[in-house]
Amino acid sequence: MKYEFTNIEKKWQKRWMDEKPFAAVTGDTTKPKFFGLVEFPYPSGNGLHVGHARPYTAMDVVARKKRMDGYNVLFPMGYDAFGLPTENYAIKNHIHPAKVTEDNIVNFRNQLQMLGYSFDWDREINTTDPGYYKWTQWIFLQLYKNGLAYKTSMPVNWCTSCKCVLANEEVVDGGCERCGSPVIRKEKSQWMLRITKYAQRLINDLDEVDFIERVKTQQKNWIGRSTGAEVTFKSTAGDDIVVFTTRPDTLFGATYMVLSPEHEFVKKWMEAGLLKNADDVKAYQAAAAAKSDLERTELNKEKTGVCLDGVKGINPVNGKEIPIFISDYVLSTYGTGAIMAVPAHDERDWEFAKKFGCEIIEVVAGGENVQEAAFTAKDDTGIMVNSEHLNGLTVKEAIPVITKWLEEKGIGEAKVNYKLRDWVFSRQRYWGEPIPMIHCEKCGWQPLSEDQLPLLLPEVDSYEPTDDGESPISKITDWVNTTCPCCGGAAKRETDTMPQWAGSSWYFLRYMDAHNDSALASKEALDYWSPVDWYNGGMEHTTLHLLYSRFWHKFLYDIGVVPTKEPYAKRTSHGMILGEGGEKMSKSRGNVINPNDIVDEFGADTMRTYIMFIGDFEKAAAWSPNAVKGCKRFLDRVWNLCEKAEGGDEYSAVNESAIHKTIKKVSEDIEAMKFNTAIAALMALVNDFTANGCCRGDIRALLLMLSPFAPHMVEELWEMNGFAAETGKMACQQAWPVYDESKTVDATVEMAVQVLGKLRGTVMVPFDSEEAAVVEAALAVEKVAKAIEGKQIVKTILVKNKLVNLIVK
RNA sequence: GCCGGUGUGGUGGAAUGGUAGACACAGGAGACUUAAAAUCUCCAGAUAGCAAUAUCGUACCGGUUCAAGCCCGGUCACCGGCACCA
Repeated sequence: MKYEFTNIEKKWQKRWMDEKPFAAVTGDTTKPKFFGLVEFPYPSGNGLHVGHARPYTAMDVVARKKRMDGYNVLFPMGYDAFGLPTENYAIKNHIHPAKVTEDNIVNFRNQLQMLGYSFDWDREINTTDPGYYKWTQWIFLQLYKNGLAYKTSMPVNWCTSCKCVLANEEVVDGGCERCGSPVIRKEKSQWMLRITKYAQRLINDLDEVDFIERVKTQQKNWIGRSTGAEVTFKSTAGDDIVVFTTRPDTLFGATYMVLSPEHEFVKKWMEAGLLKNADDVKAYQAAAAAKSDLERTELNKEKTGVCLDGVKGINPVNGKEIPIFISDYVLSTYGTGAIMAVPAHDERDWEFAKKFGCEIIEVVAGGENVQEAAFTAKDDTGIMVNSEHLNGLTVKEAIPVITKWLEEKGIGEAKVNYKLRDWVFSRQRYWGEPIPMIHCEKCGWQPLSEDQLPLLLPEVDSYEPTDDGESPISKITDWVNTTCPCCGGAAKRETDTMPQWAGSSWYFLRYMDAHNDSALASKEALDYWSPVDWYNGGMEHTTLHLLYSRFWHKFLYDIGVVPTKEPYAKRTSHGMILGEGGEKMSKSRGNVINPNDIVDEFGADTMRTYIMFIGDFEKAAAWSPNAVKGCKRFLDRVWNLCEKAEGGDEYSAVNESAIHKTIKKVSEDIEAMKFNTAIAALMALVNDFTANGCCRGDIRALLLMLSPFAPHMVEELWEMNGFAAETGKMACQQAWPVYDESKTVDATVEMAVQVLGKLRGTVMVPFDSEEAAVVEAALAVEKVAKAIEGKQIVKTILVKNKLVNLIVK
């Protein structure tokens, strides 16, 4: 019989749908649970990409193996369907985004099913479903009620093309993450989430989870913790200027101060008429404000600034009057928006001081002449000088001393700062969750009563974003106008919607109990399934989705909704699939591989096997059409081999050892995400079977090990060979084969023989041979004998069953 | 600049400090075939040699070790992240 993959795949996909062997059972205490999670897709009009197939296939392989290992497995799928591309498509084609979403989901679902993933389809979710976003809105209300959501006017990142604000995380190289258009600053009133309150816990709890190291580092860097001190400098205007510094030890070298152009005191002093060069200052402020983020970073080569004429700062450690500048190299959003400048020991300050002729005083000795270059060493290499009571100490020693001194004098205190900023949570777009808040002139912002949830998105005629930066919903006056939940008077609804990251910040919880109307998930389901045991996804989500969802989860933990501090016990990440030449796949390059084409030509099992075989799962890999053929060839060989399997339900003697070794290798490799070598081991086993012949028992083991990778073909062969009839179950419902360690070793082993570390030959010896026996055998090898001719063996080194190294003189 | 990561045949890639190149792809030779495709068998790092074999080989320089692709120090290149964060 021929291997007709198309019919076979359809047949088994239908049986899986009908018989539901992959259903997860909440509360099953007879088995350990395993929750394997992959990032749900944004259902774009382009359909599923091979980039999706890699992580999905990988976790499917893991999930299938875990079921065979006896776990109660939750492996779900859904759609993260709110977002701009759908909305833009809707605008362009005059179709309701909900309709676009629905069509795209149908397409995605078909593609996912076509690849034979073992999802529990009864738990499918969709973030745009009111039954789902009801709970997204509910979480927002809890955040609000707990003081973690607030509305404030602030300069925000504004995408000039999307006409929408962006979170800091969504700005890439000064442009919009999605469309690349320039991002400018715009003063707008926005809903914010206080993620900064969780900064320290988001760092600390990384120690408790099994995340790959680069994810941890990247999150830590993003949160950007730095320790130092806040120090108060008096000014001649009478105001106390607080600065943050990581180097309080260099305080005696602070020869000027710099404020950000937006600093409140600049405005204040200007209004008080204290600044003699007010026009210059104003001009500088205006110029800084007009710069986009992109320009501000591009222009960072040359420092600019204006010295305030009329106000001076006073260095609290020596009482010296020092000049105050404004410059845009000081950011209003970090620290206190003001710095003390120590040009002798900071590159930026040094550069600025040189340009503006400020005094440079060395306070840490050990570098070159500080008039020539800043000396920035922060360790024991520098010794304090010109610093009164700090003199003679190393930098490391001086920091705690000066910090304590500042605290005693009441002019400063130890302080920790983070680069992380609060999460800008509103978007002026249509296709998102409405923010369930009502504004009343009398009562201010009021949360919508929870029994009013979900607050449905109203129907609008046009989804076009407005030029004034308001959401399209703002034009629906009969939706906007409502009554105040507090006083009952006339009030208006919030018209901004939530960012795309909202729905994905808690979706894994919904899988645990996808149809619950009275809670985001039942306590029973949450207790049983939490946490996610293994979450695999892209590195690009490390500082966005992954951080946001950890934040929400910690909050839900704090209010007693979820049972664990951290949502994900383990996080891994896959490499990108590149086009044929190793370039990124893109429409413009014309190198995009459509999974449908591969499935049509070679079958889903080949697609799955190839995408797992393509290379190291964690690294980027280039697509190769020829290598796909190789995997098809492999499956064909398995088919031909298994079709004619006969006799012997035990392992055949000739293959037994190889089978045990392969079970061990494949089992370990799947757990370690080394899918490529797992498949290589299966290929090698098939090569052995081809050479040695094989019996039914041999085939049985092969099929079980291959089943996570090529499930359709395996089910068909399982049935053809009568295993299904014998067990009454499909291959995917069988127990994973076990290996016997003692049978993974051979009676005789080949050992390498080295002379002075150089390979001179090999010998076959009984397993676990002693040194003397190995050496004797080694000496019988002609090349070895030649290599030691005329010399004496002074030492031998034996690595059991591996090699012997003869040291000669 | 800072933080991660990577560098191995013609190609994708294997190698708990222990026989470098598993497993594939592409290539070559052969078998089957009227022929092609498919399939099967064999060869295959480089250099020299008819060959046995020898020498050299994991980006580069050095070190540790009986033994280094792997560990240590330095250099270069590429990829990813962050970036005037005081």
